[in-house]
Amino acid sequence: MERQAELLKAISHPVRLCIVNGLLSEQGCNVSKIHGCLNIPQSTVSQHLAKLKSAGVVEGRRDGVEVLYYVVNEDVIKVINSLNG
Amino acid sequence: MERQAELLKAISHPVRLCIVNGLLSEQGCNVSKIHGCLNIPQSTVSQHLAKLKSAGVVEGRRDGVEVLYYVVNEDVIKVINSLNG
DNA sequence: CATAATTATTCAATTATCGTAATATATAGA
DNA sequence: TCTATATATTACGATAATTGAATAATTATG
Repeated sequence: MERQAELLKAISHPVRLCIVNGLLSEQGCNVSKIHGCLNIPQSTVSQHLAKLKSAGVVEGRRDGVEVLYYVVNEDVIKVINSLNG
Repeated sequence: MERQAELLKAISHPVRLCIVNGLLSEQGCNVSKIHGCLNIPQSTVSQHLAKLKSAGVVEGRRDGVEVLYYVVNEDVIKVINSLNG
């Protein structure tokens, strides 16, 4: 239950929820793209991604200069789907 | 999306998630019962309930001296079910 | 090696959240 | 009205979250 609360907390911020939604609709998004989409500073995006990562919501794979992020948590996917479907 | 984030935030606290789970498994719970179950101060319970209420997650109906709380938000129910089912 | 592009980290300031104690309010019954 | 029970509100200190600017780190390329 603590674990579930932690997961929900990680995605209960407008920017992070938006990021996760975006990552789900377009697998493997890099930071610049998110930065461009949301029109917020790059460091802010990186910090939100770091939070999602430390909560186990996303993982990043480096591809050259870029880092592609993916949603890796099944519970989060379920939650997002239950809200959108 | 802001709205969804607000809902998620409301239930992304261990105590509040526990309260909501409890309210779903036993419709119409009063504050004392929650207070007794969770073993935390009554004012803390009331404050968490107030937060859930202001986020539109629960509603309370007074029955004499007691106030019975119910989960009234469909999205929240979906989210909880997706996590537990 | 120098540079450009991408991403991560650090820092400081502001704001929000949490928990608890104390107090207030509301209701029922003697 | 007085009292007891149940719930709500307030106040406050401690801790955590958020943001943007500046800077650092990483990688590819000339």
